[in-house]
Amino acid sequence: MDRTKDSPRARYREQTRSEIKDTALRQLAESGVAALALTRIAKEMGLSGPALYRYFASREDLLSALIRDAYDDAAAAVAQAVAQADAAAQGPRARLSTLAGAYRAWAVAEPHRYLLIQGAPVPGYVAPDDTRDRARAVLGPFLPVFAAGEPGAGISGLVAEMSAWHAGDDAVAAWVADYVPDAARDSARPAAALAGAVLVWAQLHGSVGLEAAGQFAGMGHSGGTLLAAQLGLLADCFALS
Amino acid sequence: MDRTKDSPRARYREQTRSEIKDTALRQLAESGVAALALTRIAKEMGLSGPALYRYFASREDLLSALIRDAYDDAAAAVAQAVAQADAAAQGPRARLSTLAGAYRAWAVAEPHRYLLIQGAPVPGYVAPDDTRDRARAVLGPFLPVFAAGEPGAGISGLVAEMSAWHAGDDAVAAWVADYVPDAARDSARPAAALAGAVLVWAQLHGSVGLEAAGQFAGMGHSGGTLLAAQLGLLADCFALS
DNA sequence: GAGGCATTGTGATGGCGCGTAACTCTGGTT
DNA sequence: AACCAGAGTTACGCGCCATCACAATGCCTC
Repeated sequence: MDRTKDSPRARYREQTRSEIKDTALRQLAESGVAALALTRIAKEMGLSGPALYRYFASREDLLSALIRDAYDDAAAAVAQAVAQADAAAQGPRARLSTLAGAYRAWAVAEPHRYLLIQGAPVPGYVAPDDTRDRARAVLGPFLPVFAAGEPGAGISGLVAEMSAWHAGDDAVAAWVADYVPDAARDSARPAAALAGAVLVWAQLHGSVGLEAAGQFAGMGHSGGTLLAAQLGLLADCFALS
Repeated sequence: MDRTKDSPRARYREQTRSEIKDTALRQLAESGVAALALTRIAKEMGLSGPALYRYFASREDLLSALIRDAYDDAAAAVAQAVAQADAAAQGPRARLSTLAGAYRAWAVAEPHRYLLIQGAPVPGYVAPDDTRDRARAVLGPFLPVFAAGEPGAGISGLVAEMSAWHAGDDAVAAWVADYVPDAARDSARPAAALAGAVLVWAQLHGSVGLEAAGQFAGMGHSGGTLLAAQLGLLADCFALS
């Protein structure tokens, strides 16, 4: 009973789940999330419709799995950029560019998956803790970048809110502590780091989201230039070197 | 035949179309775009399903109408903010805040409609000219704000791209000329105005989009503070007074 | 003002997708 | 070797999109 995890049954099951997700991603890329249909996935795999329900409880369940994977993938892309930045001993400003560039590159390479995680949920939607944590894993590497900066006077209102948030939410404090180990040294560090992370999140969502959604088609600029411009503003505000 | 526009028939038709759209908006607000169903609208109105097809060719067609209305509404909200800023003789910086604030206020008041116009279209999507023009009507009022500023060195790359775009796309040139009549005076003005507009578009999409999608739920900041911080960066970059 | 006809609405129909239920069969488990 | 959990199948009900053929209403023209 302990070995169920490794049993042939379990292995086969996991492989089938994976194949289903692959097929789903293909349909997603080809026709968008609206066209993703369990029935069509089954047909494409040579199965009958209801068979898929052995692996995913519902269409919603499959989408959740795809969303989780997408977050993990995005986080991996950013994490790899961190390693790259470390290797090159980049300063905060260059590091910001490297991390954000990796995020954008991932999003542009797989726009449908990006839209999946930044898309519009149903009205009464609240992100499950699970998803919230994954999102924080993506943005975490940005925290130390801004912890090294000095937020300008123009964003003092945001910094104040971040400070209160950090003080009142243990999960957030733990998140910051995880990525900025020496944050406790100076009580202003966490607020600065959070303010930067939230700002860069909004910046990224702005330029990358528009680009992934195809809104720049036929326009006279590249998403990269726009993002670079935005990051420049942000880096200046934090006086990053 | 000439008077068909004002005939009783046409009036009744237009009223029914409007009622359908109202019902659709209610469903949209309650259950999200995915749950919007012609059948349910019909039932709610006391009609039979196929009757609606006399008024909208398809579900897609209805959605397009809603999207057009939403753009027009957003544009009207910004336009009204312009009048307000004019009345108060606001300078560029305060004007930017007023316009962006109006945009955000509209989006937050009707998040489902905002998501409709900034949401993720299908992969092979290209915005119809019609929609493109309406989007430009929303952003147009921002053009003169930035035409009055001096773009900082950090965004010179973007400005250069905007300059080329302005030179190569007549529709864009006309758009700029429409909102910044004296742009022709100085050839650098259009590029600055466009760069500002694109940047503010991305900023707005970033902070307002996240807020409308409910991503800030449980987080320690308000969308207004975040937006204000972003606008501050932008205004500084353009040295707005 | 009377008939013609465009416009509006209806039920019937087909197709598709979600999700459930009852059943069969295979192969891992014991 | 026997058992049975799990994979897969067909059949089914439901809701929705969209089309068709047909009936009724009432505007518009003559």
